[in-house]
Amino acid sequence: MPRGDDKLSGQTTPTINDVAALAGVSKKTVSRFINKSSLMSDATRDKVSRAIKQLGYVPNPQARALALRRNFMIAMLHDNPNGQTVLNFQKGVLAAIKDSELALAVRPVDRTSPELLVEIEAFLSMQRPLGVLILPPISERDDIVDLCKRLDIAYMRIGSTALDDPAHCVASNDRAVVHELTTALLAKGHRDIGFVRGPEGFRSPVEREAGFRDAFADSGVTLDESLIGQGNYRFDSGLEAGRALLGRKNRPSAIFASNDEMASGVLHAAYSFGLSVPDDLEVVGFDDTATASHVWPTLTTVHWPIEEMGRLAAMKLVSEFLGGTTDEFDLDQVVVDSYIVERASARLT
Amino acid sequence: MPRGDDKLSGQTTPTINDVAALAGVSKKTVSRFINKSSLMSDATRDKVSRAIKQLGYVPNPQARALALRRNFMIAMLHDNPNGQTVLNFQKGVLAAIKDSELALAVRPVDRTSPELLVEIEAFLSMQRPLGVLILPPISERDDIVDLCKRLDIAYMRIGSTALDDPAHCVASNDRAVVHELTTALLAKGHRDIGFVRGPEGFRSPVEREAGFRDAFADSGVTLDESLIGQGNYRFDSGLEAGRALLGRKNRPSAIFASNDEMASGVLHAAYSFGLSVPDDLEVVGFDDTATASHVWPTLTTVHWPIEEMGRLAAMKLVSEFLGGTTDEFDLDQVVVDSYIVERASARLT
DNA sequence: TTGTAAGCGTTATCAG
DNA sequence: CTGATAACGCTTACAA
Repeated sequence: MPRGDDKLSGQTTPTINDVAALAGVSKKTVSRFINKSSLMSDATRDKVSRAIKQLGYVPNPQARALALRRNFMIAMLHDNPNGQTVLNFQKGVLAAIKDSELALAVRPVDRTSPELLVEIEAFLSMQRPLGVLILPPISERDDIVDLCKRLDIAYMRIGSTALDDPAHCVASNDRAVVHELTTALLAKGHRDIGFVRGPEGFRSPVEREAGFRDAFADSGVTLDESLIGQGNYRFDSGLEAGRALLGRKNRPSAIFASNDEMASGVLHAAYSFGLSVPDDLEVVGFDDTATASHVWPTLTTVHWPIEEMGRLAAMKLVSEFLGGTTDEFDLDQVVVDSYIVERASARLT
Repeated sequence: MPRGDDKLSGQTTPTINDVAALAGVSKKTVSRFINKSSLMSDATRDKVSRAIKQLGYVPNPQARALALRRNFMIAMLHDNPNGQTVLNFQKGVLAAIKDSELALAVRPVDRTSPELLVEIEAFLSMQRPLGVLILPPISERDDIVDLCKRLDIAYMRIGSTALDDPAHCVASNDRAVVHELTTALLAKGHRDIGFVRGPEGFRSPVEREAGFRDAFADSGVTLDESLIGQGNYRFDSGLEAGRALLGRKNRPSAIFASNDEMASGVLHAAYSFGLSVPDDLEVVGFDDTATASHVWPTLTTVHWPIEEMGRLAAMKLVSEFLGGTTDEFDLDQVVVDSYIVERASARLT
């Protein structure tokens, strides 16, 4: 019983040998067809193609993996506190590889672990994925990227700004869109706008804050530094920063929280002060996760195109392995635009 | 250059042959050690173990996959509209396989697609995972399970009630805990309690509604059928059902929404009627997703132990491949208990 | 343009 | 209990 016989039906899964025999060519020729080699006569190509169709042959990824020293999967590496973000990104990636033979392996890591690099190396050299998608914030770490290079594994870094050359990153334009939203608040007449910053040590909080400051500078309005509070992207930190800002004598008339979860905390802070949103206070967030439309009032926020970024990143990463279908999109595209979503917590018009 | 030489360092990744040579045994013996065969003398076992440690040898999963016709990964099959649920489950699974050599492949499917089974078969026979974790609601489908059996792939069904024999399922006790929570509302004096049902055609909504009805029956209170509204587990349906219930002449004094997202919709409905929660209306949900603590007021709900279920399911699924570490938990455990989480939207004491 | 032979790194068979 | 030998299904030299 040499090959993968099907227990119940007695059918045998066709292998490259069966195809070769039926087409009357060598297995190497079939292999060439599978790998889309250009060195084939149209006649043979046709014969092989017909035989494959007739047998319903599907190349065995495990065998290819062994021969090619490369598994037919892509990996998602992340240490992201926000589940919704990871999930939305994952959705985009899966959409991109839906019709391919690729699998998606998800690998959460702990960025605070001293074993981080060792663990990632173990994972990568074990699974040997075709490529790795690295999510923020660990996408900012050069040591992880160096590891990928050393292991000769393709990688794609995701970030709030371009973190690498166009072949290796996908980014959103956080700074520009925060600038836009802040400018809209200023144009409405707000002068005392609070800002809740994200965690220190990462890039996206820096970008978002920079956009906020840019808007003040460009509008010629002086920014009151004491209205900038520190958060860490979690709900509780938004609640706390919101309480601090709203407890001041001259409380702000609007608060920009640099993500939705903190914005949701700010809403709770407003309630605890008996303030009505948006009448007494306008609140805006960033991300447009499910939270944004489930809080009361619904949150005016920035749609962070994380799903679309996942799709683009996966496309770029695997394009070389899927030759052909790459025409639909631009391999050099790096930035996926964010946009403002106006809901109830702040009216912009 | 026969083997996997490391480009930069010139080091060579050790293979089973290197181990065999160093230990002075045949590769088959090393293979026996790797596969934890009991047919080995302690002396050889020791020699091999030492050689492996010395070389830092790690078996190549691709080669094993080819020989064993089985990939070293487990797959998660789902068509779940709730991202948070999928993600929490995933967290549990990853915790279970964290220290193993296994990868987790995520596979969302479309249960409404006529190609569903074909697609799943293509995926499974391609990737040949060690096992499949099937999430609700598709875990209820026997055709998918039959497919797994035919392909000889281990499976584990997740559900709101035991869907299979103990070796093949993990379940929560939705009916019992809804009974408990409803009883608590009745004990507080509520008589007109609205209920927002989940989508038709699935098991968990049936279980949750049954628990609700049980409580009325056991408490000897007559249930007003017109207070039972239909939802579909989405926010909007909760909003709509909530509006319908609250627009009645004799509006309910409490509403049990069968998941948090719909409960959140009910809260919005209450606001739109100018009702204050929990003073004018008490609201409870089910799931205890992040939403529950981010809405205002925070939601009294049932903690659905989806993460723990993921952990248990993965443990049970892979226990046979990871011999040894299985002592810590009970392989026959099926039910993971849910429990009530009291927050602000309903006070139970 | 095509085919032959020799791997890829592991496990199964079956004899010792 | 151990080991030679032949798979597993595909790809990469290297010829032809």
